[in-house]
Amino acid sequence: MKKVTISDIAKIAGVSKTTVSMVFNKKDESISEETKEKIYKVAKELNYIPNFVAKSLATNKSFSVGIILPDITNPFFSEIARAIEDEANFSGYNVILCNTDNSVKKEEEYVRLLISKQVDGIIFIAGGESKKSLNLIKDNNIPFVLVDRYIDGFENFYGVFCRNYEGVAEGVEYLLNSGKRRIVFVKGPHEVEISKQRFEGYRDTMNKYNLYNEDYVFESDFTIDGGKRVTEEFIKDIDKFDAIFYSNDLMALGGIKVLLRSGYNIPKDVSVIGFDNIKISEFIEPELTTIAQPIYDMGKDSFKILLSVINEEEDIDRLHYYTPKLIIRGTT
Amino acid sequence: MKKVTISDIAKIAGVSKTTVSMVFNKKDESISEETKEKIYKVAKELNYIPNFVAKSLATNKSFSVGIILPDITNPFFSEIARAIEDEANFSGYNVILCNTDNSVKKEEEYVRLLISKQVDGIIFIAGGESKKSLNLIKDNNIPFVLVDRYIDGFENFYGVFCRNYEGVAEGVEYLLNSGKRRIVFVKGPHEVEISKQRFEGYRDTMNKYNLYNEDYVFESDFTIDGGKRVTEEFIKDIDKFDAIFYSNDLMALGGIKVLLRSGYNIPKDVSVIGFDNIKISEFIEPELTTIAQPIYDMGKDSFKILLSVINEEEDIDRLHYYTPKLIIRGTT
DNA sequence: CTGAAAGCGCTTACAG
DNA sequence: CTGAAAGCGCTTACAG
Repeated sequence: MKKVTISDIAKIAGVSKTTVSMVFNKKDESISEETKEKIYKVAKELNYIPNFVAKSLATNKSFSVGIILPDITNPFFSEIARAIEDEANFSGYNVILCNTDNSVKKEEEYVRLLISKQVDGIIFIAGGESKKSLNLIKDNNIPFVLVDRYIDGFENFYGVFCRNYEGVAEGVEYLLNSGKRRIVFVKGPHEVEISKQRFEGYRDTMNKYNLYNEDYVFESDFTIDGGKRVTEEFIKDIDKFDAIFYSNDLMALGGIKVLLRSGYNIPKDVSVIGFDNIKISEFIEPELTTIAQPIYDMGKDSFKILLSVINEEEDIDRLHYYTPKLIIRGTT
Repeated sequence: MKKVTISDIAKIAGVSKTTVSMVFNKKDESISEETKEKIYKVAKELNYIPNFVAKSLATNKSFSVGIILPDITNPFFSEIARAIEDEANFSGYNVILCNTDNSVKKEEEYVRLLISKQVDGIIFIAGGESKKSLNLIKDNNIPFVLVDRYIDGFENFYGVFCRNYEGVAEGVEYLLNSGKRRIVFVKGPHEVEISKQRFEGYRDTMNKYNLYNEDYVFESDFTIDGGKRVTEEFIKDIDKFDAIFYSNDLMALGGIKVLLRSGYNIPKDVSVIGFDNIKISEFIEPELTTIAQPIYDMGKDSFKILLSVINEEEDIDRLHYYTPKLIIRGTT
């Protein structure tokens, strides 16, 4: 029951470890067909499974990457993670999953762990002001790519982002064109960069038409519950509004729930618009109008970029920006 | 910029590698305070980060586990995965994520990969008749625990399951007590063991009251889309039904969508009941009545069990069965 | 066409 | 109280 190693194969096949290793690594141009066949035969007989840990130590390559994200339970992140894992697997890489709950402390712990495990790269979806973690990664020369949320001071590293400002602006224009004037905006948590960008898209567009009113702006978490709570609050505070722009779909879901319960008709009494286009948004009734990010593609590309950095390819585009697009559905 | 190793520390601190290793591994009862302090000081100065790959090779422990599941994008699995990762992280383990899309072939590839990477254990949510993969794991002496779906021939290994039969039976009894008679049942894919169990809970309960009618039974995938498609089908085929039992929540979501679109009032015209109690089920309108599994706990326990197997503890309960419970909400 | 030897960064009996 | 040496399972210049 002992694990079979390259030495066992070498011994039985009557060759050296070097030869066996060469064969398994396809550096076998100079090795006779006969020897090769013998080695493969013995390997099969013994059910040989190579030890990647030993290989990693010898080659300094682990074929593992880490993915650091706030919470895999959030459909936006699970879709990104799925895309990353698909692409990684396709390229022979494994993915180590790390949930941070937006805690900078947890991020740092995971970074240390991932470095210890000698990952070849890290995909990082920041939960806040994650500079310390990123510096750790950088100082250890680990390739990384930022996804979705960027971090001050790391604008010039690799990243995959969405034009949040433009996305929200487009949504607001659309609402205005539909005759809405009193548009509530629910911001995400202020520690996160994208919250700011999305808010500014709203503020500037409203200002353009002299309609901006600070009293219509609220802040909450990027969760269903966050959307519920904030909506419960503001529907008793402000007397009139004809549309609500939530900074992400999850919030919008929670908000819609509260609105329906409170007797609002959507979209007759109030229009609702979200951001992300997570899958569930088209399965609720009414279907959610939203600003769609190409979530799966963003995940996929983030791994592709990481891979080019790992492979030290030249002329890699450092920053990928996606333009989200408005998808009009039942809530507006 | 070269990586700093234990040898560097030893050299600078003027001690041997052995001593340094001892100190970092807390096998330091016999080492003088002075030496210890010196070593820690040097380690800090050099920003030493240990190399777990080397450690793994030496100790034959990787502190990584693999989690094999159909699709992380499915809220049921992402919640389980989250629980596992939380618990794993708490115990100093990392989690390698593997999406199989229910493909037995992908499962086997991942198993091989995980063995190569020397994982200490595997949590396996089977996508079908996964015997070959499980035998591979078993033959390589890797601890594993089955979650949610069990596999013929592996009943006596470690596992965390739900009493599917009883759960559905409870739901059906409840529908019958509410005066429903024509209860449609939507099965999951027949390759999956839990599909059968859930169906039998329905069939036997209906039979008990002489109400079982094969024409009311359909089969589809465990997805939103599966629920949509099957519902579109049967609402034109059967003329009268007063309740629908979907084998999971995702299907129910898709079904509800179609029903609402087709003008049915839920629950007035038709009651709907699901299975799982994924988070979203209480955020739709009307809220979904469902048979709740303790998803997070199941994930958590699966890792705990795995850990006891890894640590070769004695008297581990091999099989954990959870009794799901009916949660009555708006769709009934 | 193939092999001996050193090395990757750790741990761990064993010795003193 | 501490260290020299062997070993974990691979790879890889180098030599022949």
